[in-house]
Amino acid sequence: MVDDTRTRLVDSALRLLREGGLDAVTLRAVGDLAGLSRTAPYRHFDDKTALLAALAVRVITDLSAHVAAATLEGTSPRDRLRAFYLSYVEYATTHREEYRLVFAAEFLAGHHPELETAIDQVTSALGMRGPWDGPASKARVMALLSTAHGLAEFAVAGQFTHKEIGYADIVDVLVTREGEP
Amino acid sequence: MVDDTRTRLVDSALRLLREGGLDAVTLRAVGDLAGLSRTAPYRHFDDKTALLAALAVRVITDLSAHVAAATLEGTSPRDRLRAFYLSYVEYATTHREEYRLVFAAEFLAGHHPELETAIDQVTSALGMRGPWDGPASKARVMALLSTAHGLAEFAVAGQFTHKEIGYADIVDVLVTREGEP
DNA sequence: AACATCATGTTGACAGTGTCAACCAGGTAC
DNA sequence: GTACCTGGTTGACACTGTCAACATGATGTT
Repeated sequence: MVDDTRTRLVDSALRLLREGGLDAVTLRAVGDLAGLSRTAPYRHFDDKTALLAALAVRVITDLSAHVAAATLEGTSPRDRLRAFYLSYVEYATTHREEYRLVFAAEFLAGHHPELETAIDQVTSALGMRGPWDGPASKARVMALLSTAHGLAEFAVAGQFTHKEIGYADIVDVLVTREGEP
Repeated sequence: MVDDTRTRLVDSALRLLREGGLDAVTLRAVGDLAGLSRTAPYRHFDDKTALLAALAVRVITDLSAHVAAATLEGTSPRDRLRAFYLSYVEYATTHREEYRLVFAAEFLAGHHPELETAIDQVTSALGMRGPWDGPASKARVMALLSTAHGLAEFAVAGQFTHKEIGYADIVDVLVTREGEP
């Protein structure tokens, strides 16, 4: 493999992120954990944010695979929708530091093809094919994704921990969409 | 006023945030802009995060006032819902650094009464009173808020800038909620 | 009136951090 | 055999959050 050390650097960064949060991901620590020196990351990434972007790509890939797999298990369309929401939030809350990184980093602004791959994966898992294609369907997918993301961030921020309602209640509201105010 | 300098420090922090992003908000710069010395903030805030939390409270208060006012202008319930979503996203995109701060800071984890005040304000602006009260209504409000937040963050991250769909299309989907996949 | 206390402010210092410049080894290309 | 690029190192720099020590004025107590 040509870029072995590059992936090893991302490995180290991921481990540091999981164990100590974003603050623990320092270039020196990353190099150290990879068995290299402090400035070694600079031979593989322009910047610290470039390293974090690579890390975010890995997280997104993992997230979309997890969500797509869980969504496929639903039998009815409504079941799949519920599985989509629940698995998304579940992933975010069990990988909270990683999930936070994805949206804290600037990388969402740049163009990353993995993002569209992830969206496609989830789209097909939801069964939105054929008649659902086209821009109208894209808007619907983005609506689902942003809803899931908002829910996940509220959950990660601990907004549902000591409240009388949990995110499962909210998923209920979202899935069985009865009248609005 | 007793705590004049305290609010002046938050003023300085807000201005720095607006002009240079979160990176520009350094304790030294805050003290400097307030006409004080570098460590002056430590006489009014335990921590840098404490200062940022105070700043986040101010942003949230402003955001909820803006959204509540815009929502009240809607005539029909569906109009109000659309106004809610649109004004929320509009505020986030026109104050992107401030909006980012609110969810980047750790302060959402702590208990801040202003948060519930803001939620109440938006709830009443949406006209969710009387029969809508109770935990079922709370879940519905949280569903609305997390959806708006997810949409706002996608918009702030620039996910809709060069795409064939904009966030207005997604609001359409959300407001006129027809069949799911 | 004299004294102690406290809130508010200052400067000095310290450990970390991202980043760059300079240098070094080894493999590849001509 | 020589030039050059890739991947790697150490040294240094400016900047940051934070703390300790010190100043100073107001406040309150006796």
